[in-house]
Amino acid sequence: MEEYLKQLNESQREAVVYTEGPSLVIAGAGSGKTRVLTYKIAYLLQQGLPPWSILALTFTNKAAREMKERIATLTDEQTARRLWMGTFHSLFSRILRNEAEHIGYPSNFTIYDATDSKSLLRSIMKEMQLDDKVYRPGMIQSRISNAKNALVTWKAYEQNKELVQHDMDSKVPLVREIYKRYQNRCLQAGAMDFDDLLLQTNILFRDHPDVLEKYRSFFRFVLVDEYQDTNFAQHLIVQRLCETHRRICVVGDDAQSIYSFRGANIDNILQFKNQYPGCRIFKLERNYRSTQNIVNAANSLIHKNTKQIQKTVYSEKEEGNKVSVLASYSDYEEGYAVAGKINDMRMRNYDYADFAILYRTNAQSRILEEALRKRGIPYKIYGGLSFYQRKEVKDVISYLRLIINPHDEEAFKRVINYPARGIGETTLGKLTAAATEHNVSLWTVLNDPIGYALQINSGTAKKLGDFREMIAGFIERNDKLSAEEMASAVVKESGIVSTLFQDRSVEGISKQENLQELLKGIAEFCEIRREEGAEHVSLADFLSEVSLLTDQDNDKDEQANKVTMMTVHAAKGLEFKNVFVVGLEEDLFPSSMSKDNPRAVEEERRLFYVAITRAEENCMLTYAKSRYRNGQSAMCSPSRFLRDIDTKYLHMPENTAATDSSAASRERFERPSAFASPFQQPKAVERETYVSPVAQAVQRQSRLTKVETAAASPSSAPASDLSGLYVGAKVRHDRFGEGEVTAIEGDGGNAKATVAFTHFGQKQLLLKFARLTIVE
DNA sequence: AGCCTCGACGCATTG
DNA sequence: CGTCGAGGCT
Repeated sequence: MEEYLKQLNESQREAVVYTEGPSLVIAGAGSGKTRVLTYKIAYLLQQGLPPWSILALTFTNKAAREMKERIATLTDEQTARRLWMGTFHSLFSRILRNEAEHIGYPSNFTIYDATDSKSLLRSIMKEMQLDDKVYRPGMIQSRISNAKNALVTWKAYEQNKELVQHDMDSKVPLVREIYKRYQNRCLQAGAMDFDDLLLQTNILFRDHPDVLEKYRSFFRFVLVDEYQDTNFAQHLIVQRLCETHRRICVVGDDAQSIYSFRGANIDNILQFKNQYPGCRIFKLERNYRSTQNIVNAANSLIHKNTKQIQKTVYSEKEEGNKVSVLASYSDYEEGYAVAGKINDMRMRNYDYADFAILYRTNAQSRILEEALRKRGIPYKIYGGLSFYQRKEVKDVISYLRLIINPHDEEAFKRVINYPARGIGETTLGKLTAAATEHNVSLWTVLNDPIGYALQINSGTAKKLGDFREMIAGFIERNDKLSAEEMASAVVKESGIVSTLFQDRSVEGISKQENLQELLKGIAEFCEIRREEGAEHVSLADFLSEVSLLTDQDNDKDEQANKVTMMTVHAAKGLEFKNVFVVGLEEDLFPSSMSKDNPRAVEEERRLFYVAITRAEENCMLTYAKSRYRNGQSAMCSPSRFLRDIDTKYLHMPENTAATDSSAASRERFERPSAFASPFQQPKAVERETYVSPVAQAVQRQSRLTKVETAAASPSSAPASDLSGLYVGAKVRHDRFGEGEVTAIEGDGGNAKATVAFTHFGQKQLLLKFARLTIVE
């Protein structure tokens, strides 16, 4: 340990060895925060604390995993594994499962993701016959989420005059009723959403002092990473756990607080020293990551904010290059500029993996992607649809969820007719109605259709019975089988495999691959658990983890040599030699949502600070003078944040419009092309000529796909007498009248004919359906 | 029952 | 310009 301590600088070491009382570690960007946390934990272990008595809360699974790995190298794997280290959500869901009986939930409760809860809200609003244009699901969802993060239960909501009044004013007076029903239905289904995990933990601790006391004495030291990003619910959990022993250490950087939209409250960190009188404050101010110019530029930016803990981040690395600003005429040119710059810099001994392109919104990735592809630059995009959100994956997971908790309403609705088994909307409607009426789950109704007086014919009853049998059979076998055996039984016996494998289209193949990937993932999970000494790895074990995973947690080709593209939010905690921050324009960065709210602008500024401080050697900021938004190009002006940076750390080869609006400088951004007449929109022309080859390629590909689908699909439809159909034949259609066949593709059930109708133009018709008669 | 087209709406950011 | 949901068509 003495050896380890030597590897720390003075302030780091002080933060590590102080363990007597509460402490706050203000960790500037790149100041070795993770190092302090890991060494501190190692130090605590060495002082004799058993690993399971240390609670270390992080913000992402990834952070937890990396820290565990580092601690494992400092101590040993066994020890590292026994630490209570993970995200708030994953650790407290574990505790909630243990203590579920106290709060009226089953210990095998399902965790609804955002999609599940939105879908539940939709059905509730439908039942209440509310207009989803007035009651927008997303808006309702965020209202409920905010309430929960502030620990306002539905009962408290109902009684809160302010909230109710606010809903009246916004013309959505029934939010409280929706909230109530939503919570009721979740309980009915044995489900918690993400916010519940924190809310219910608080309820548990509030109402069961004995339980709280148990965990208080169990966790003898509590550490929290990224404390600036905690919301009220998280803050209170931590406070409850530490109130008596006050052995707590929180680490964070107020300058990097960027999650207020999900309830994070920067005051938690700003007020920490008042919450815990006598608390020691350690400041880590030496930045080991970036060159002086980058650090200084970032400092000059963040000093424009009013609310912050005073600190002076400095770098003792070389001065380095100045932060450069690049202006482009359009968003698409911006992409090209970035791609070009990457290629240039690659000549100077950089790998692709040394670059990151950071943007404010995911929507910006597309155009950049196109530019990189055109230049043959390999890239990897983080974010977007996560693996577990894909339909084919979620369908399988829904089966698994149903096996663990058959009352899970959202899972039930997803799979009752997948693969298609003739249980349609009408039947589901009857089930739901009965369930709502008797205040029971869909599964309960399904188990006693007669008792609940379901008005269905015998055919439907049989189908429902078969489905029930299947699920019940799975449930029965689940005791004996492992997660992977169960999963493979499910995909086979439910008919998912046979359904999916009939589809030979490109999309179909990719779905099959995803399914294989999922099964492989489950097998790996079992494998790891067994290596850790588990005898039986159950489906429940797997599910309780998977719902809290995100796509960031399974990056496969991490070591592949590719440019990284992600949002600034996603980049927090990472570092790259060279960083491009793109789209530095008003209404984009800072976002248009924040412009009227000074607090929000400050948060955007912190976000920009995070972006800049990801860079080790070179940081390049770009903006475009026009950008496609909502389908049309709009002019934009450079971000105010560019002016916040002290110009002595900036390099502006373009003598940019950010500071100079003279005609001479403006001219430079004007397109110098032959098209550029003041009367036309040069960009549009350019766009068209440029985009079309790509568009053509895409079209070509999708055409191919379609043909392939048609040709390769096995046919089950009986061959009709349309076998006599030929190109050039004259045909008649009930609705479109007469026409001439110009093409036929595919055969059997998927055969398609293109017919040029005399009055209706060209149509593609699926022969299976279109009742064509040959005229001659 | 499933596919496709049309129209509305929105651009945050995440566990 | 996307995507996503609703509704229409076969």
